[in-house]
Amino acid sequence: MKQFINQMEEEMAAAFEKAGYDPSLGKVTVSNRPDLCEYQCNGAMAAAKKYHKAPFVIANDVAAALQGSRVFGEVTVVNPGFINLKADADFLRDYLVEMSADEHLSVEQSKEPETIIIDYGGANVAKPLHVGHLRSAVIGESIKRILRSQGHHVIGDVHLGDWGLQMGLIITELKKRSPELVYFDPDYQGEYPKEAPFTISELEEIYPCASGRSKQDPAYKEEAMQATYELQNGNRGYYALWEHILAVSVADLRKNYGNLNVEFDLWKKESDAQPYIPDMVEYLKNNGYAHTDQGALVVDVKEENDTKEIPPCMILKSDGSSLYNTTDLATLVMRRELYDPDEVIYVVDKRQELYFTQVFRCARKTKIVRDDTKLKFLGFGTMNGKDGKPFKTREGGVMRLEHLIADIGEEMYCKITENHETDPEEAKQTARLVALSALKYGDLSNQASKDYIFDVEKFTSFEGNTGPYILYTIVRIKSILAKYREQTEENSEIEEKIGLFRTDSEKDLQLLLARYGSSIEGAAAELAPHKICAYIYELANAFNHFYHETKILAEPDPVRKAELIALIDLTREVLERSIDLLGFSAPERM
RNA sequence: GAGUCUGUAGCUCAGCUGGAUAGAGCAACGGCCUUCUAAGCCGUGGGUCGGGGGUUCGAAUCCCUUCAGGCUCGCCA
Repeated sequence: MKQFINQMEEEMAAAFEKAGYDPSLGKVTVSNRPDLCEYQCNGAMAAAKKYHKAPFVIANDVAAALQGSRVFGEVTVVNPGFINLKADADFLRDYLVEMSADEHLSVEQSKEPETIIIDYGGANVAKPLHVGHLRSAVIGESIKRILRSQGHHVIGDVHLGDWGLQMGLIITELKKRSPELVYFDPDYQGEYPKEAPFTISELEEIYPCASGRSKQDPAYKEEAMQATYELQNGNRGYYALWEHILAVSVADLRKNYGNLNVEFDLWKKESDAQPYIPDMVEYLKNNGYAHTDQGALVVDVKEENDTKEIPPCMILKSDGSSLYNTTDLATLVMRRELYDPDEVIYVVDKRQELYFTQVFRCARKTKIVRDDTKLKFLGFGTMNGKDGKPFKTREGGVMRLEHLIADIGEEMYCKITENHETDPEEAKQTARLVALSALKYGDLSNQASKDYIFDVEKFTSFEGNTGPYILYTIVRIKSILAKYREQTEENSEIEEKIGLFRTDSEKDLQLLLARYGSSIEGAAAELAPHKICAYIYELANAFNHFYHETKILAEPDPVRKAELIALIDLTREVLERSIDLLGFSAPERM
């Protein structure tokens, strides 16, 4: 359905035209002076120069053309030429009634849905998720849900790192520890066991150990590189081990991402792109895109108006082996073949921006992607500790994601149990939801591209602009709704339908609800989840203000009561859909 | 060195496609629970929007310059 503000804008554009001015001047924005008006149009001032007229005169012409408008309840012209607007109460009520009945809650569905792949998560096999992985997962998941809400076909891909030296290192370390394993017997011809010879916790210990040793001992590193090479070139035993490592690791990652409410549609891996590399390299060579420079195969990606030197995109190292670039390009080849996306979005640390500039230019220049395929880099900033340096544990180590979640969950559990007497099992579930909201909202309410301070105390205190505040607001509404349903089970013939506002706080709430669709669309257009956070925070504030002024269950008039119920139910629906787009949900009680 | 991002209240952040008096939260202080969850609500104090110039009727927002900090700059990912 057509957005509230867009309907206003159409009306305004028509008025400009009717008064003899360019309709495109009729832009309507939310007022920055809520004491004066709800919406405003500044087009008269922009028009002044073009038409050599005083802005005040133009504004008055437009206001005259707006007489009898269905959408505006009040139009006032203020010097030097502001057109101050108030929505018509019936128009507002009608819009909200229509919105309540709309299955997408007024969010307009894309007329030409696109296939969009989102590359996020950034996990590596055999390495536990740590706080550094949090942002990619949280932001990527939200972007996925936001774009999906617009009707696009969105595919989330974890794009697992599973093909580098890390695998050789693990195999080497395993060989040192258990040389008797059948995987290391070159003469073995039979089937390999189905059970992995290690658990996830062993695996997580093996990798850092191997990584440490390889830095100390060049011979060890050499061995690991050799193992990597053999793995990639058909050593059966190593390949079987790799499959075990992958299976054990992926199971663990699924669990951890699941705890974060992050779900990938695809669990593609770097190794899946490897088969595409030889043909791609041939293609790049044969079509004259790639040339050899200092022994390496590269594609130039400089452009004329670059403000600085952009290094060429390297396809093969001077020793002929492939690298990250190669895999990423081959992944694009694969994605085109399998999914033919209209757009690919990478949710990656912003320090990789230059690197992705090279990859994108290379893919475009060499026609690995279609000319009209959009490639977007959504870089996020670093999560810092209170000291402004990258976030560490108290001991100075890397904080594992599951520990972080558990810590915050415990804090929440304490808070819940000290507030109310609750069933321990329910309290545990609630604590999990609240903790997740604190973590995700804390991240998403900041602009993705900026570094931000991750302050555990702030996130567990959950006062003010936090996820738990939003959840608390939802829970309050649910509580009233539940009581209302209990009370009115028998005489349910009264229709719950939003009515005309009667108080300022009710009007403010209605106006904010009417902004839902455009807020979501704005967030989608800019890939900016923090705009949704800002919106629901404002909405929650408006609701809480309204809540303190309006006694709903005590309302004597059943019709009015049903109107209020409809209003808060829509508020709940908007809040719940919004937090779903952010990737978390609300409990029934807290 | 080059490029790029950031600099807004004591702290953490919005606002940046130019508009009216720059907004929140935390922290500080003062009120509000016999009435739908006080994880809440209401109120008070706190800002030369890093500095300087420019464009404009109008600049936190656009341009230039300068200072401070972060990050990046071909065989890592």
